[in-house]
Amino acid sequence: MTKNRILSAAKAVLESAGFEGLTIRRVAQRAGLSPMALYRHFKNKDELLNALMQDGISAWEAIVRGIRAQDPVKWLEALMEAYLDFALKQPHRFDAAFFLPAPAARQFPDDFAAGRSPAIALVMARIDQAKADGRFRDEPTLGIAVALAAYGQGFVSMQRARRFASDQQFKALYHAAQRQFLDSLKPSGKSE
Amino acid sequence: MTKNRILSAAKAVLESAGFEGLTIRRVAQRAGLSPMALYRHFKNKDELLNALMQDGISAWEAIVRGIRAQDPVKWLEALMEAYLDFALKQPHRFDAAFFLPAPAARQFPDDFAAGRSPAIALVMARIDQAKADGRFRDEPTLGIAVALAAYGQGFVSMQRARRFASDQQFKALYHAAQRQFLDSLKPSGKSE
DNA sequence: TGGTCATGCGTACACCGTACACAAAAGGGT
DNA sequence: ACCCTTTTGTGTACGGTGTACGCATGACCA
Repeated sequence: MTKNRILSAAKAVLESAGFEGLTIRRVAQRAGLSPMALYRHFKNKDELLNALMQDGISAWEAIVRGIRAQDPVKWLEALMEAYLDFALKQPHRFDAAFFLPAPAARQFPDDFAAGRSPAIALVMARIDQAKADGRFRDEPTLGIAVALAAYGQGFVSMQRARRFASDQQFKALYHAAQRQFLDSLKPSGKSE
Repeated sequence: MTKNRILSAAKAVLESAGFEGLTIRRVAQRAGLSPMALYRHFKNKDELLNALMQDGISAWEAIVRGIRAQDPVKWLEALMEAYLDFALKQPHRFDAAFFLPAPAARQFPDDFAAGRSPAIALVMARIDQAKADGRFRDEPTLGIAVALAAYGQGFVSMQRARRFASDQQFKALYHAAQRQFLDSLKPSGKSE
């Protein structure tokens, strides 16, 4: 389908030129179409961006599904590592997934609580598991999941805004916060 | 100075039209100048945005300096409340302060650790105080400060990306995370 | 064959940031 | 008072953007 060709072209342009360089004309050329042809398949640029967001989210969900760790806490550690990796290795795709305004649905807490976001559902399942195993305190699962998401998004947002002197500093502080966060979920006074 | 008049015009345009509507032509008109006159005072649009960032940061620092709570933990609670308020009541100014890419300096950890950011310096002083009073565990102060910043920025970033169904949900989850975060800093097994 | 509908294209418009050349004004030294 | 230099403002123009509109082309079905 032509629509998919356009989407592939858009992904390619985004990857090579970023959001600044993502223009209708450029995408059209890459897809071998005239600029206006694109509008037969997407109502406007926002709708194209929307499709890119969906693509980014799918990519992220595939990553989350691919995490193999058995232990729930280790799984969550791997999750945060994968998140960092996604943000640094595929920055534009990451931004499409996490920073573009959602048009509808995909909103906390309802849609996520209802399992409409597979990735969050997986995360919440692991949190529940850790709680059942006595590894986490009995905080609300959704609250933990949201806090985790905010943590990650906050760090990346600060990195995007050039708030860290280097990627090394960014990673170091991210990891420190990750450790502190997961530790804080343990039952009082307990350590492994 | 004309430069200040332009800056005021830019702030007014930003407030009423957002970043989307912030154009050179519009700012110039608001300042009673021709568009090109503006370039005598700012090298380009980025430099103007930079000035807006500085303005937003100053506003935030004034807010932080205005927090009156004595108790360091209560002070930090008030800080997070003020942060939320700033983000919701002056969204564009907030975004200028926290989301625009920093051009240089103003970067973790060096510039903040060196006291080059008054707001963070104040925050770190309160964290140190809480640690000295035995109210916080002995985690690295800078790490706590960065985590706090990331937390807030993450929540606001998610709200900007329309990840919350409503401002009520946003506030509720923000407050829950805030409580959980501050609790997690207490010495093991202790509660007030 | 003819008619209908989806798809693509060329042109055009309003807007954007800003380079360039020029005009006006504002000091400053004699 | 004069001239000269530097600063400040302006008008025009260029290449870029998203996209409205009308027309051409093709596919498909009666």
